[in-house]
Amino acid sequence: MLQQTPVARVLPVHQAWLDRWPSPAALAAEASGEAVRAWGRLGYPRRALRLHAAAVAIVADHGGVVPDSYDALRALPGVGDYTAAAVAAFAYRQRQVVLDTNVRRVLGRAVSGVEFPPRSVTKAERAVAEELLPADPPTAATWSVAVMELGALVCTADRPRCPTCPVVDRCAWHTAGRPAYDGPPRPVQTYAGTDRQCRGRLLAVLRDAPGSVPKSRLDAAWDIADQRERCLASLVADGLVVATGSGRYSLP
DNA sequence: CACACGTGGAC
DNA sequence: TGTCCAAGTGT
Repeated sequence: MLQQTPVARVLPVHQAWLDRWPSPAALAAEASGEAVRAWGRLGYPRRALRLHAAAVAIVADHGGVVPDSYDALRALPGVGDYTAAAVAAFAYRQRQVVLDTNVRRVLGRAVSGVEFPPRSVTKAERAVAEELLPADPPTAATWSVAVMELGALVCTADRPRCPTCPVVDRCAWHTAGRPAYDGPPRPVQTYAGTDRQCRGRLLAVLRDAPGSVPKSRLDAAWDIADQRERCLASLVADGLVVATGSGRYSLP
């Protein structure tokens, strides 16, 4: 849920989710559409589908227990490099290089002296993170969560709280006078009128309906017919929507 | 490697 | 008001 979504927005959904599905087996026993519905408006609903698929895989391949090896975690749907490392480190106290946007920003500033890290993870970043990671596994795990929290709470993207930072005296960026970011501009992420917005509107209709809906309900949710049809087809292809016959649609 | 993929709060 | 973007992943 936290992949590209602010913590504050995740918290209530996360709590309700665990109340309803306290184990991978509980989630795996549900229809995937229920996961999409419970996902609500967190965004990127394919994550809900992947989380459900991960629960199914955990039951099928790991006896219902979230695996503890990086490789097994990494093989689960929706679990990439960051999430596999984070679960192995935070849940199982392993020594893993956890490189999320917070850690990258902290190391970028403290070590490299730049306000923001590169667009994508570089080998140099990974080398710096590995170099700093303590050798002892549980100590490394604590280090990882600490650096991440430092980025989330103190070394924030905007308005960093340098006066309260425990490593301000050793921060290359602060020492250099907090120079402004001068790298390439980040591409603007348009949204209004995109397929993304159209898909979101269509899925919202199905999420808020108890069962299936006639296609006329979807037609009413987006004006541009060809875009609407393309998006509906892509939602079906993604497994987020199913055609139930007689021109009706529902969550899977 | 670039791009698609949702959403809503902050300024 | 429009712009930015937040504990990334898959293709």
